[in-house]
Parts: sequence; structure tokens; C-alpha cells
Amino acid sequence: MPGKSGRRSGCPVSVSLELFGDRWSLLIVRDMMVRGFRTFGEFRESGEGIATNILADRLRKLQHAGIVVAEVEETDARRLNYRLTEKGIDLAPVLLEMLIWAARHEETSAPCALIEQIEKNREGFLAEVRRRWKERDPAPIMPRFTQ
Amino acid sequence: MPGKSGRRSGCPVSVSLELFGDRWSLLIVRDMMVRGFRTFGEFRESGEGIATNILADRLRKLQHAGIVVAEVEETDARRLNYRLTEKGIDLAPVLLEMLIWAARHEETSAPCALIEQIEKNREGFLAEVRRRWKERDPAPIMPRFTQ
DNA sequence: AAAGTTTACTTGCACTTTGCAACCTACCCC
DNA sequence: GGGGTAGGTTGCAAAGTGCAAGTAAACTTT
Repeated sequence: MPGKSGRRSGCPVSVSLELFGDRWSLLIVRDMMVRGFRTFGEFRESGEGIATNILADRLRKLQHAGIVVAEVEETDARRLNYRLTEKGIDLAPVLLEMLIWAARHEETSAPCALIEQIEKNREGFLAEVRRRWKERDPAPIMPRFTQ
Repeated sequence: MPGKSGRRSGCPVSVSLELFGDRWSLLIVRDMMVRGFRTFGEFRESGEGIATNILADRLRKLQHAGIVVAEVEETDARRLNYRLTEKGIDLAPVLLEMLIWAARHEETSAPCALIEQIEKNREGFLAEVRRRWKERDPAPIMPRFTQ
């Protein structure tokens, strides 16, 4: 949905930050992308403890931005399946660089071996993320990093 | 400054978002990185219209996170020069991917030719950003994208 | 040296966003 | 049709944000 008025500026970085520059949006994208989460309940129990009103708000905004789509599950009409769009899966490089940066400069629970492996093979990792998305493969590609 | 308690989780993405997951922090980093801005006044008039209390707060937090350092200018003691640390300049790939994503999926003021050129030569662009930082070259590497 | 300007803030206040708990309403299963 | 589950909404207190104004120190001009 381009052509929005009311933008702070036309700088792409600024535009990005207006869409997902907060503490939660990219975590939801991460869960969809690498952990295969699809439902409200999965995101809610994702480990970081997001409040349900914030979660509902972010899912709404991500849908409005065209990053996520929701579809009703055919076996259970209560259940919504949230899924990344192509625009959403294209955020993979952003998340990957954030992961590499934090693993290098902050103390995280990500095992060094895993990070090293990903860093050496960025393109392969991104290709695998994209393949899983395309084939709707719900298997998580990365563990949960519980602290 | 690793070893902080009170983290939501040990996931590197979550850790990153706790440090710079807001609408302003990365814009300040962008201004330092690609426009050569150094002083409070330059950030204030950067185009997006940040409030001065927020700017002061973000500069403080970025310093506390070790992403930015401040040093008094020798010619004018009023003037503080804010500068990225190595940890800060290492955010370049994150910003670059955000720039590419938004240029591809949103309507921005970035000229297509420029984006295409950068996308084809990511490593060269990152090397140039890093060179300018290392040599304290204040020449902006990218224009201001005024809308 | 008095007056004005610039720089980097701080303060006050209205407004918005967030976090937490509780509640609500379909929908499924038995 | 009763109980549990999924995906929310609502209310309220606390925190964060945006804007205008003010401040203190360091220069600059007269």
C-alpha cells in the first residue's frame, strides 16, 4: 500500500522503522519465519511474554502493512493461521543481520557454533528460510534460545 | 556491557530489539553512518523532526549500549561530537537490509538506480561506510531523501 | 565587559502507548 | 448442552512521547 501521506520522510530506513520499529513486530515475524508459529496462542507463549492486546494490535498492523495475512483454518473455524507474505519473508535478511550483530556484540543464548555456521553461509540459510515458507513447511529452523 | 539481567529472552533478535527497537535510535545511527552527522543540532534538524528530549534520551541510551561515544570538540567546548563505536558501525548491514527492503516494497524517495547499484555491490558499499568511519571522513555517502 | 547567539540539553504538560488482569464470545468435543 | 479452548476485547494504571518553553555554559560581537 504505497503512496501513504503523513510519512516522516521518504528515507527507506525511516519508512521501515515506521512499519516495524518497535519492540514486538519483528519478534512476531521471527516466530513465523524461523519457528513456524502460526496462531495467536503460539505467539502469546513465545517466551518474551507479549500482552494479548499488544499482540492483537501488532498482528493487525502487520496485516495492514502487507507483511502478514490471516486465513481461517478449515478444520477449526476459531483458529486463524497467520502467515508471512512475500513482503514479509523478504524481511529475513534484516532479521539475520540483527541476529549476527547481537550474537557478536551482546551476550545471548545463541550457541557460537550455530552463529558461526550461519555467518559463513548466509545465502544458504536465507534460501532454506525461503524454501520452508514457500512449501509451508512448519518445521522450526532454529531453536528457542530459552534463557 | 553483557551479562545484563532483566532480558526478555536470550534470543539475539530480542536482545537487539531491546537496544534499538524503537522509531528513532536507528535513524540517529543512520545519520552518523551515512550522512556524517556528529552534533545534537544536526540530528535535531535531520528531517524527521525528533523532539529534543527524545533525542537526548536516545543519545544517552546509545552511549550506554556502547554503540555511540561522545567527545568534547577541542575548538568549541560547548560542542559534543557523537561518534559510532565499532559496535555501532557493525549495525551497517542491518540498516542496509532495511533500506533495500523498503526500497523494494514501499514507496520511498530513494532513486531506483542508486538502490540497484547498492544491491549489486553490498560488500563494496559496506566497505566504503566502514572506511569513512575509520578515517573519520565526514562526507555523506548518501543524500537526504527529502520528500 | 555587556549583550547577544549558539549548543546541548531539561522541564512541564497534554496525549498516546504499553502492560497486566479480567472478561467475553465463538467454536469444538463429548 | 456443558466444559474446555482459541482468539480476542475492555478497563485501568504506568510509562513513554511530542511540543513548547526555559536554562546554563561557551563562544562572538560590539
